Amino acid sequence: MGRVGLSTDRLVRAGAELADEVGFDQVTVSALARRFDVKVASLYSHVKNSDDLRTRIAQLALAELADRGDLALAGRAGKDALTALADVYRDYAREHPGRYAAAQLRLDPEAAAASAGPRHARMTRAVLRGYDLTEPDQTHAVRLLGSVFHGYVSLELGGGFSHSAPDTQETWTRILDALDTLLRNWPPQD
Amino acid sequence: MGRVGLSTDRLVRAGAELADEVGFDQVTVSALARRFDVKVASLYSHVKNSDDLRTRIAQLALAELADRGDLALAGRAGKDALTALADVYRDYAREHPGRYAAAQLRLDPEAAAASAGPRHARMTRAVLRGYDLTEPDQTHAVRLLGSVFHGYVSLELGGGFSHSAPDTQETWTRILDALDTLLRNWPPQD
DNA sequence: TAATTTGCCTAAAGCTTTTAGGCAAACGCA
DNA sequence: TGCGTTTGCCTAAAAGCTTTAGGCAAATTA
Repeated sequence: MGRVGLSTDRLVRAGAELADEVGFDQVTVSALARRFDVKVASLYSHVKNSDDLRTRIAQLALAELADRGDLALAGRAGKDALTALADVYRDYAREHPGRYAAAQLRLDPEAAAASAGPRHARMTRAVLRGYDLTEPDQTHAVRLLGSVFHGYVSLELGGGFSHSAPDTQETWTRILDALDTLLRNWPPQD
Repeated sequence: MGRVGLSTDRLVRAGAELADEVGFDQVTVSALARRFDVKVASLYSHVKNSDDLRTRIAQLALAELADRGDLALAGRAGKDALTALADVYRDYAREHPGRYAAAQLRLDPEAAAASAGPRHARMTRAVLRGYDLTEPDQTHAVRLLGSVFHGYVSLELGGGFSHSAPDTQETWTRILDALDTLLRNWPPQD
């Protein structure tokens, strides 16, 4: 019974893959041990507990998403940047549904601070530099974009838009058009 | 050891309360049995299994939400209807976070059909009657509203907007203003 | 009141989580 | 190269959740 070469990193990456295959809430220390053909207790040297494992997967997903966002935003501005960032979220969720679900995990303050969460807020603000908004409207707009991206992606992923009619790609395009229009003509207070 | 008077209905309602208190994913057959001071196995006469219990809680939440929506929409149109429906979702989520989480549960086709899901789609379409949209734009708009409502509420609930600055009520108001403006000036294709 | 249904029980098996303690492989250094 | 230390995976065990099977007594019905 030689050593398999476990490490926190390998466990977290395997956990992320597992999440994509069977769903984030089916990610369990036991299932992960099975996947490495190792006894369950062995994982507890690398991961504090089940919660720690899930938190780390969430942080991995947030970081991967932020990396993709940075790449997508490089050299883009205005509507181009808006759709690029929006597509990052949507594509990531479709490619990695389990990881995307993980990214939604409510993190406690320390874990949140150590995560890529703040990078996401910065990316959205970067998109808004292409529009003419000042505080506090900029913050309102950051929240609106976050809501639409997250809301659309999670409804689409959950099958909320199933009975096709117009396909979801067309809706997505039209929604981004609409957001662009809205941001260029943000209604004044009152 | 007399009878406690369990029934599927009482279990589901108690499960919904439990969800609001400890979170939907902490709702367990065991916890529910404890709450009724009854042995776990006793619940299995009233509920098929853990999944069945959760599905029923989800259906309860969807129905309650739809009931509130119907009340809120009665006699309202246009922006008035828009904000009334939006507030239904937001208020419900704040009053009943566990039930709101339950309402997000992915239901299998039969359970979904038996749920109040379709009523929600109808309510959103009813709001849009106050605006001048024809198909397929109306469907795009239904999806946009669903995304914003769900996205905003779940981000706010999850603490995604924590570091205040402008408070979330103000953002919510401004977002609804913005949506109203957008729906009255829906950008044409291309 | 007798017969039937129903409600909650005990028992038991299987799975997940988590801790404690042990042995041997790998590593680090003289 | 050999020795000591660290590290990785193990066995063992306790505790909690899920689910099924079968039993007895209370409630319902005739």
